[in-house]
Amino acid sequence: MDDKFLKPYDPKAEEESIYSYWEKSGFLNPDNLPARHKKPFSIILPPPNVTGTLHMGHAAMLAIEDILIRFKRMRGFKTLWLPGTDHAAIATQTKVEEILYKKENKTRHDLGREEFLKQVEKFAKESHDTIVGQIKRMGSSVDWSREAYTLDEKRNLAVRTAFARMYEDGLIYRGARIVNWDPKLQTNVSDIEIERREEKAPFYYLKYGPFTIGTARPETKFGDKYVVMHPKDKRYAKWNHGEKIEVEWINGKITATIIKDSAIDMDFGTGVMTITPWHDSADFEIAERHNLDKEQIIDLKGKLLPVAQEFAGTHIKKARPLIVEKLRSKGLIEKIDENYSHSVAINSRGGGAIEPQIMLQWFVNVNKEFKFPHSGLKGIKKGAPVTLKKLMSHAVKSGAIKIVPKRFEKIYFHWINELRDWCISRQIWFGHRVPVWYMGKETKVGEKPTGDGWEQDPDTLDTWFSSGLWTFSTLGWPEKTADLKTYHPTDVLETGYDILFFWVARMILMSTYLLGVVPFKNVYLHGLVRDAQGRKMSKSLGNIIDPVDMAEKYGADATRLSLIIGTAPGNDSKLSEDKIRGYKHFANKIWNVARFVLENTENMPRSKKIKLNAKDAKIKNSFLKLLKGVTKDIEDFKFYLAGEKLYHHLWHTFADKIIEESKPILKEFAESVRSSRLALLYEMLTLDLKSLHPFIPFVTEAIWRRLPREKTPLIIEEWPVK
RNA sequence: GGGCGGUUAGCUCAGUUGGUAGAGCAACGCUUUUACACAGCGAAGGUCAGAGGUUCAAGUCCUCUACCGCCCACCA
Repeated sequence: MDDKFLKPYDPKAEEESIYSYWEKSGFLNPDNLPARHKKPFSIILPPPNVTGTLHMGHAAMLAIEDILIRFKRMRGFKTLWLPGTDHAAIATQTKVEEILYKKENKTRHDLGREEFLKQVEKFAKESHDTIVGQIKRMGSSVDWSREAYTLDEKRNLAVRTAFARMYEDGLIYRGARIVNWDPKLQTNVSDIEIERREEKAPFYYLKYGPFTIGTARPETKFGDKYVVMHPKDKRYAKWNHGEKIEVEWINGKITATIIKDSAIDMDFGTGVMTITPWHDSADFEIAERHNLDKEQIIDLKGKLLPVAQEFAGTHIKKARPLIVEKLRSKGLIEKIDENYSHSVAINSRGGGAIEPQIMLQWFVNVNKEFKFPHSGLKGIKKGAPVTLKKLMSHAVKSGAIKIVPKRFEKIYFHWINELRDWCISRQIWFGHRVPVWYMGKETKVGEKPTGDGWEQDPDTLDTWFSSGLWTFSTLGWPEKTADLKTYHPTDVLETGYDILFFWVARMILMSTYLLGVVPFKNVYLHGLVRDAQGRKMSKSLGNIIDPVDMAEKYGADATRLSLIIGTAPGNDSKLSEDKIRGYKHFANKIWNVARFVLENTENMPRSKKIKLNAKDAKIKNSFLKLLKGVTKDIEDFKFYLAGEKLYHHLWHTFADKIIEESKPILKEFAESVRSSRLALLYEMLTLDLKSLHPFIPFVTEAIWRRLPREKTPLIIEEWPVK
């Protein structure tokens, strides 16, 4: 027996060498697996953003996926887990801009596009290397030979190809539409990137000719020349749609037009409002319906334009009190409600308050009907009329994709129903440049045209556009590769519920549209990992528990187990250092169980197979029965249950009962009873190691390597039950 | 405004199709018996948020209420 067993298990001394043992074995690459591994099983790793380091959420994701992968590998599947990283356009760019500003007091404009991008790429490369190290540290059995990056050559080609196809089918269009402009980050963002915050703000009742209108934003009201009311509002029945009136307004007399529109809520304020179509999406839609003029009031920096006359050039924040003062002096303020509260739109990507603007941008049309060009999607025939929206909901409704936990299916459908066109262009520099070239009135889409004089669109694509292609761009699409044929659709997508709309939905859109198949058969959603008090982990709270720190202190196995047991799919979980420490004890327990078994079985004959007596066979069978349940639990994505059962069995059945009961047997009983018992102990140990391997791969492999009878690495051992 | 969760032992959470309430951790008592004190043995701990209903039987199904949390929304 190895002397190491005489001391407590030291994860730090084992884990690194065991990971390189797996790497060297070649078995992380499915091409190298033994012949019994025929049926493919694939998971594409949700690519971490190259914005720094991995957090506990990533560690949870890696743990869950590694359990599935190791389980399937042991069950004889040709198992592929493909890793990669995401350039995360806006997040990474913002991060580098922050660093640049802090260190050198410079903005990206001081450096220029080319030089700035060099710096971002350098940062991304460093993050990437850190992340790769962290993924390995957690014991993730990914196939590094297939590693991908959303911004590498192959993925670039996939992005250009996808864009061009969608453009040709009329599903991508360029249009002047109202978008969510962030004056702070100087880019627009899509609807789902917006967060809303409750804010208390004074609500002004202003005299607008014969009407009283309500507004929380008097600084936008200069150009308001349409006054809108509900067509059925009796209070305003005497006014007719289209009627013109003269009103005294902020900067003098203007001609206002009466508009009747049922979007008006008669119960809100006075039931009358004026509209600012350039800076409010609801107003924009009213203006579109009635073909009204739209005028820009605020520029992209947040300053008032000449329409504001004396206030032109003033930032809206500074202008508001001045404008209110002017309104007051003109007697146009009827009253002010100081207790008004409404929600303000904020750019969730670390940006500022959203100031809607009408801009020429690229959109994905989710409602346009087109003929489905594929035949691989159950329930939709080739040539049938579909929309992207329909494809997205059909994939889940038809059962082709199952979401765990199921309640998220409802949430998904709800979201699809409300879905509007997806704005995919951004005014940032880091990312996939929009693959469109202009020369005069000519436009080319897809690949760079030959010849001089072509100008590429300056914008970049929403980072989720390339992530949407991830399940198949990583497998070589648009080339018709063997990998694509073998591993797509993938089996499971495991990710956080917080990116169900951002990512999962977009992957379904892209895969069904471009390939005519679902991107994955199952979606498993995990929750947020919170601190012991249930708060989000954040730098500012100082409550971050770092997965690598924990792996160093208690071992990667303990860290993994702490993220699995006691957590249900789709639910947030609470994590404390104590919990992780507890599972370190568990790793030590197995270690000592192994020591006991090895000490006693050392002299057992190695070649001959010993038949178990009836009592011992019964013990073994009841464990096999438990393992059947565990197998089903894993198949059903109930990892917490499987982990707990195995934990309980090893500790309270094998160690506390079977081993304790074996001590007198080994001392006093007849030779035949003793040899059967020894064989049982050894078999139970190997069964425990095999079944626990997906959960705590390091310590199980560390013990396995020291078993005198076992030669194959545990990572490709056969799972003990069918 | 719409939707979705949660409320079970001190803490964290399980509880599958209704059938005598479970685990881990913590706390308590005893035990250093050569696998392990990162341990063992033992005991303790719960009107399953509240009210009503269905049922022979409800933590589990239905209705309502309270509190906590999340998501969505064009509250001018």
